[in-house]
Amino acid sequence: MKDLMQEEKKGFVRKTRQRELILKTLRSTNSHPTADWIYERVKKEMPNISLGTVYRNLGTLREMGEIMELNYGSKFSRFDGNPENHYHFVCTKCGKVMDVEGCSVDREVDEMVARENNVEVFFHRMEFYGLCSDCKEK
Amino acid sequence: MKDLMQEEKKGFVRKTRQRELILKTLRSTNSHPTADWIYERVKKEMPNISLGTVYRNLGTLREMGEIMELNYGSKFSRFDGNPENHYHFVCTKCGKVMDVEGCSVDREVDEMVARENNVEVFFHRMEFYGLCSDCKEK
DNA sequence: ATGAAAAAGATAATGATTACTATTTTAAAT
DNA sequence: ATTTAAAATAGTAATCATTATCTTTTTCAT
Repeated sequence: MKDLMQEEKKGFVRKTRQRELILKTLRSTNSHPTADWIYERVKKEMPNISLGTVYRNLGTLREMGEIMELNYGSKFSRFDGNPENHYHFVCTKCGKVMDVEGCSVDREVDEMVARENNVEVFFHRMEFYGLCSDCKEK
Repeated sequence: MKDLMQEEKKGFVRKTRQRELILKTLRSTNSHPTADWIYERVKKEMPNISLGTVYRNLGTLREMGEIMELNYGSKFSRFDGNPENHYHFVCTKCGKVMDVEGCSVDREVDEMVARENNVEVFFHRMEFYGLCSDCKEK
């Protein structure tokens, strides 16, 4: 019987070795890597994996809420294995992306924005731009 | 004499009809348009303008601090004719980008982040994600 | 007005991401 | 354990926003 299950998003997500390796790899770094970086890394352990598979699974993992996709500067996406919402710092010189410490997410800001702009707010993001510790030395 | 002027960025920026029209067009809307939207709009007044010229000038205007380039969702850039730093709301359903009212930029947050993370902060950005007034009706 | 530098216009190239397709794998039902 | 249909993979081609290239035109200081 075509029942309730059919109401789900798009069928059903199966567990695969590829996706598990991709997630493990992304979770093992805090460098906010690109899809290509992950591909190169994962290929060492699973040489036949396809770049398309990496992209497809990063998309799936994002939809599952397991990871975040970041778009600073438009050229290409970066991925963050930490799905909890947190802020980022982007170095305008070397392009490095880091997690920001010591800045708490203020949930009531969302409510204020929702009220003032007649919208519904799910979450917000915040990025700080400047020179990272390495680049500001020079 | 090759003098101080040579120290400048990249020579010297000349005034062109094309760039002025592009800036005027961008300043005349608050819809945060894409490069292609601007191109189509500008073409009505200057039919021979090239898409490359639009991109080149949007880049120049950004470097001049006259406009902002926004990258939410990675697919393509949007441009904002308001160069003063302000926050944005992105509708996760229809993709519309709006300015956020009633949320003041807290400059001391930058200082805190700089202190806690040993970086230099020039500015920050903030984006709220959710449903716009149109989309939340349905 | 003149000339060198800068920008435009037209078009090709780039490159990250997505789409396509035949084959393989997963996992539920037998 | 075997079967089977759906889902995912590998490999490759296609997409498309953005850049680069190159020749001609325009700008602007002299």
